[in-house]
Amino acid sequence: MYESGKEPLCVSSLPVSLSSASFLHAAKHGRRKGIRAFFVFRYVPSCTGRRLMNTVDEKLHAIRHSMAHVMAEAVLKKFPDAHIAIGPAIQDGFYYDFDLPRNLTPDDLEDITESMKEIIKRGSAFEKRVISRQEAKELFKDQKFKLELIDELPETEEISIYSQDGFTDLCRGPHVESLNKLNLQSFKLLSVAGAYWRGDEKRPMLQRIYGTAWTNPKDLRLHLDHLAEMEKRDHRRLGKELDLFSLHEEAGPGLVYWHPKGARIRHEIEKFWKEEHFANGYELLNTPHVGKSWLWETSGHLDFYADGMYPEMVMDKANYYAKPMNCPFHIMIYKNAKHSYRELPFRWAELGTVYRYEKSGTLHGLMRVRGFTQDDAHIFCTPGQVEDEILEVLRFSLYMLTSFGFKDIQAYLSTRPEKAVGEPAQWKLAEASLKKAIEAEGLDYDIDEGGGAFYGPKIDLKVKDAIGRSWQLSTIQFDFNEPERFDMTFVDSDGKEKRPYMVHRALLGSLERFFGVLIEHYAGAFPVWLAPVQVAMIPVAENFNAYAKDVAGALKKAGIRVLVDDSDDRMNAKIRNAQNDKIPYMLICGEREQSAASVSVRRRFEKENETMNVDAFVSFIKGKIERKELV
RNA sequence: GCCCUUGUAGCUCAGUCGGUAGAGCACAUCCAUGGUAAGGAUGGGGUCAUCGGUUCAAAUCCGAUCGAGGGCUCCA
Repeated sequence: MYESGKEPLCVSSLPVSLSSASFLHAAKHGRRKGIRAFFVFRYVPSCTGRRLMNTVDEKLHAIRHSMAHVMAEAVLKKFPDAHIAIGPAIQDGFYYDFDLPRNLTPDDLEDITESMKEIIKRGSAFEKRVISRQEAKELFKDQKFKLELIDELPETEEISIYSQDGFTDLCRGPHVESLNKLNLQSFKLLSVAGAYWRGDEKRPMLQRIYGTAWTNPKDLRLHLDHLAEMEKRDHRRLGKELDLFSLHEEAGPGLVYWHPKGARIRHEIEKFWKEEHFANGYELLNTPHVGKSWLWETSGHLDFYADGMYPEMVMDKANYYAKPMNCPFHIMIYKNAKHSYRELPFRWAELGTVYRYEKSGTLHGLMRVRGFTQDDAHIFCTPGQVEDEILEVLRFSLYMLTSFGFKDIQAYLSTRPEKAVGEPAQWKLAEASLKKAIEAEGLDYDIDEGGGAFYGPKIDLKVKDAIGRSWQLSTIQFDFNEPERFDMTFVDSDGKEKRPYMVHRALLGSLERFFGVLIEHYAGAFPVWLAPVQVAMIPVAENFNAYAKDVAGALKKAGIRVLVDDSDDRMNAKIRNAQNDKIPYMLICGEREQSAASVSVRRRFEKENETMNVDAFVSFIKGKIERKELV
């Protein structure tokens, strides 16, 4: 199985169609650093950028691009010898890359900000001028990066420059008409980071300053609040605070340790996952974690994916590899016997733990790790079964995602690239079935023409979380490569051996990453069915500890996860602790409750409480769990 | 991998000009027995990431290593 959004082949080799450029960008960057790419669609629900470009966006774009120029002017003022590179408007802001004599510090950003404000106050116009190539080269003779850009501009391209306040930049525009259009109070420089010239690691490393800019201070405020909210929800922070998981540098970066509370959540996820798979006609497999090189030579991984694999282990003169994917193992099971068309389809699923070498700089909490468990499955079927199988898989994916509280789902269909294995007719059937399934489910979707992997077309599903960020979770991918390489066959009704269709699919992606997404989606306050502790018993004083334990016993008997806070904290402190642990229900008990065999129910994040008798509470919470409600 | 930033108690962080460490939370013990977001006292806990260098003296200055964080062409 190829992990969501992570084909082993280099994505940059894929042809990019205009309509899908931003999507591909997201995919490409998702590969580099876990989460960032998934913010790309933040403010453009169920649609990619271009289509939504309206006047507001264009205006913002011009403001941000102009801000970048102003920043470049300010930087040049501070460092007259600086070489300036490029400074585009981006999602939510802008950046500019510089080659500077020394490294920038946060103090420099303040300086530059002040300097920018002065420049803006002067209110000069943005003036565009079209010049000849010769003039341009003369004008930028001291700016090596600009010269390089000029040299690369096609002959037919008009060369334009924009000037404001004495600063001139090679630029295609457009810009705001004058600095008066920029608001002093609605921009902020955010960070400085390294970036290669033209993103090429063989070229010089430049310093990039990121900033954000808006039309008015209120929007800036909203954006900064949003950033703060993201920080509050950061799964690495919450994972620590709630004692869910850890990573240990001394034991190996990128390898996840699930603590009791985290593992409890994982258990609930797995339990649900397994039950639903059985209910949906799947069988479960368990396969080894390592395999001899023969397996990976046959699958082709050692040819095209060796860089992503852990190095070999030598034993009995054979090379073994930790598995980066589960598919070859599932194929071994398939090939263990001869199969008739009557047996198909096979739907074989495994929570398969795989290991991949990810560059150290790309590791990121749970989102980007070196060992993870895929909720993998492979479907082997006849050509006639493809359509139903795909429809079924997509329906199942949506069911799973919505069960975890993701209601806003978008689909992305990627079709045949120029270089591809498999017969065109196969591709056609596969693509048609994917498209049909998406339409049958009434999903919003985008097509990335030619954006599929070389081995087959696919559907990726992205969900939006509680604060509007997109995360790619599910993927459904045809594979025309491996059945060929492993010479998989089935005997058809005409007695002839034929190639089965093979579909990889992951619904949640990887359990680690999915857990990270869940943490951020719920901000650590899991719905009651997933919460590691569902109920905290809070006796108001030591005298009522025994009653609290009685009630807890009854709850445990009903299968509810409950703890009794019999510490010598005061009740207020116990409430606070339970609240901070984001436990869905607090049951406070004292004299009143004890004498009435009841509990005072306080819901997480709510002040009001209601009194119920114990039996009533049990059926109440069981209903919540059954319906997968928040609290 | 590369660039920048960074690594002090379980966690969050102070630590001035180099003079062998401090707070809050957490933890332990004791007092207090409390009605819907922190009761009080006392105490234990650190080879200042690791290795090396400079110095009479290094958490502090320098170098290397290992982590972690922010980034690494949304085309001038």
